[in-house]
Amino acid sequence: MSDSPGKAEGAFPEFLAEPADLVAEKLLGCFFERTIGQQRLLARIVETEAYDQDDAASHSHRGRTARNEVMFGPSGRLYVYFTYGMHYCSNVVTGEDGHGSGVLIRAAEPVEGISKMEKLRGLEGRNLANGPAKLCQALGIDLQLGGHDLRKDPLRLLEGGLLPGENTTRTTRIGISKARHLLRRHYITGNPYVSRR
DNA sequence: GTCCCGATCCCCT
DNA sequence: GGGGATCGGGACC
Repeated sequence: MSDSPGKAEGAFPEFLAEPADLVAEKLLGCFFERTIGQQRLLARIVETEAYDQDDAASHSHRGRTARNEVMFGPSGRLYVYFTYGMHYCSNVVTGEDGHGSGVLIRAAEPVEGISKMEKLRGLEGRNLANGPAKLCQALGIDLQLGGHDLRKDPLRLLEGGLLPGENTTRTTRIGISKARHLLRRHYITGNPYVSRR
């Protein structure tokens, strides 16, 4: 890649306590910085989905359980869940403490440590993190990082933004059966690392 | 306790 | 475009 994918500011985002829809949009262009041993992995978020307790499609909709507890806690933590018997997905917890909300990170553009991501995925090419479970696999995220504070190693969320000429849009979400009409999926228009469908 | 299904991905066709 | 893999949570008995 010769084009610059934007700069990681290094700062932790200040807006995570805002409602999930706002956060979902603002997280576009931000980064995950994952440290595995001596290896630094950097990925730029390009696709997100908002969920909260008033949303029938959300894990938090039916109230607190041991599984979704993290969603109800303070913003800035990671909610990881296991699904389909073999996949993990990551959410950034958002909103006020006590409100069950979060943003599913659906896709990211690999920026640094790409060969390590390829090893973790067991694949090469462009499909490293263009899906929520692929992204977790590429960054080595599983339930051990459930509840992790994203201000700290080994997984940090870093502020970032859109490049000149980039735009975002929102559509209905992917793979849900309830609340299908809500426009809570956000992505960077035309970005090749957004998931297909 | 039992049953059903899912915020998915990969491979084959 | 379709099916299989694989298992924890939640609904219901």
